[in-house]
Amino acid sequence: MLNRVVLIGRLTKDPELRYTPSGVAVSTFTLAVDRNFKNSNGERDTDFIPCVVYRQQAESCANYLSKGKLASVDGRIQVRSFEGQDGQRRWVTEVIADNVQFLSPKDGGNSGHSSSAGSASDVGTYGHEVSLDDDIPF
Amino acid sequence: MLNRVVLIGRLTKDPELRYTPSGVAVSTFTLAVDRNFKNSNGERDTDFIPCVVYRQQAESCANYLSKGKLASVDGRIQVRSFEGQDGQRRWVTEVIADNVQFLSPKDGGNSGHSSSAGSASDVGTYGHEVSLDDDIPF
Amino acid sequence: MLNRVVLIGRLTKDPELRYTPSGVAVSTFTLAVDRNFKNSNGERDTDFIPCVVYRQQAESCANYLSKGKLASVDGRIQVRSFEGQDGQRRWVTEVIADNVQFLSPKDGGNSGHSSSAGSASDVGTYGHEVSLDDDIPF
Amino acid sequence: MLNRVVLIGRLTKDPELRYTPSGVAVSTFTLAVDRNFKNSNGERDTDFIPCVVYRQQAESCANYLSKGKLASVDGRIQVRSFEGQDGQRRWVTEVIADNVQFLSPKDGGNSGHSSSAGSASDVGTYGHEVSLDDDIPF
DNA sequence: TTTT
DNA sequence: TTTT
Repeated sequence: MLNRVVLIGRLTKDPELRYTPSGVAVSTFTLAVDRNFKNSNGERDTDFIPCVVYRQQAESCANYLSKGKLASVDGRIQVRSFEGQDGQRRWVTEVIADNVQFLSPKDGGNSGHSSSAGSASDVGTYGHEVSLDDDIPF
Repeated sequence: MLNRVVLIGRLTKDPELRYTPSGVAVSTFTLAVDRNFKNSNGERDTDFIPCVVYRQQAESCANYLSKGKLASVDGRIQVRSFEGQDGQRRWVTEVIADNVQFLSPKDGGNSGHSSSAGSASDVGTYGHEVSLDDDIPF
Repeated sequence: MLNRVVLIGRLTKDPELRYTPSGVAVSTFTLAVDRNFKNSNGERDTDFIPCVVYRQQAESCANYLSKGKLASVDGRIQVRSFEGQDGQRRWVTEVIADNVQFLSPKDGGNSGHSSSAGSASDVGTYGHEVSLDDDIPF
Repeated sequence: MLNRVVLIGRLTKDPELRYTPSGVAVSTFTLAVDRNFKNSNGERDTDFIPCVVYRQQAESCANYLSKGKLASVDGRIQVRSFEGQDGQRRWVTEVIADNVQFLSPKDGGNSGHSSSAGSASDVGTYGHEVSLDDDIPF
């Protein structure tokens, strides 16, 4: 079936980088995505959407993204259930990123020129490859 | 900013239809969306994703969708916060549909022919119009 | 950069299946996608959008899709330039599919029950893997 | 049916602004969208995708976008047929934008701070409203 | 007809 | 060159 998400927003904090027991890099961050219309009070609401990136792109995100930076995430919605501290079953919804793009110009020292945007998968060839031997929880 | 979602899945139950205090129709249902890959146990996991539709399309959904039917939802992710029964702040994530398509053939009596797919916005002209005078919570 | 397309429509003809010189399967078909609104004459226009699928999914499409069947395509827009018969440079725009879903129920003999929808990547594990050694033109 | 496109890329030239006979603003530009993987020569190909925006957003685009600027387009694929100069029927494929986002920081004089990204629909409330009385060719 |  |  089909499950596709595209977001553009700003990081609410620096990304967090962890590793799974088998050594796979996992980066998590929240995107603040402003709505394109105003609410009944004339304000523009914002959705705060948790995102998860794996492997090589996780490390690029940790290196090149930081609080306030603009990024796009192309991925899918994942709903995960977990045990709350009160023993109740609860759900988290996250966007699992296939591809992250860095949309803020790199702040090139104080000279300021050369401000191209980049990609979390620039280092490799194609960001979609999936190895099969590890403990990624999906 | 950008926030776009496209899902295809099956309804886990019949849609629920309510009305806001000012009389706007709201339909809610959950889509079961199978993942396109298998987990480490060789099974195909499923994401259960709550969806919300407003107005005319809400009524079409209530009329034409039911448990097990295949549908697509084109919309955006919305994260809403609410007070839990234990006084704790919690979050719900839903997909607010701009457009719902009915993908299961209409089961045309027992004759069985004429099985076209339909749309929640077939009744009107364009499903995107937004009236401004009411209490929709976004 | 980002380039994402999702379509749902009906095949205008049976898919065509070819092979590249190095033996990679390539399936092509056109999706008729009805617009969700009416034109100034009160008719619903249709966009006819050429789609291309590679590898294992190409063979599934050739096996399971046919004229009039409902399918979704998740992929990207590709613009290819070619020499016209009059020596002029011209452009073709196609959607290169990462994933194709079969949305028409399988017509199960004459008994008619068991009508689940399927996927062009059901055979394998994940439809995104890209081998590196061949002559796919992109 | 469903027809959704999301693109992020750079304008190859300044946008062009025209008006329909009935006075509706129409802006057109081409987005250069780099692919996320390299071709067999180790180069990153680019797709050049023509985009069309109507009404208020057309005027915002003409005011705030220019050659080389980064933008996202959320819309749908449209295939239009026309008579070639040799009398042959030919097709153009364009992306009709529902929403355009300006992703390059506004170059704020020479002081350089305050570099937020903006939207082609910032001026109004919601970029989707469709008036019904005019000659837009779709 | 192509952008960084 | 177009599908229900």
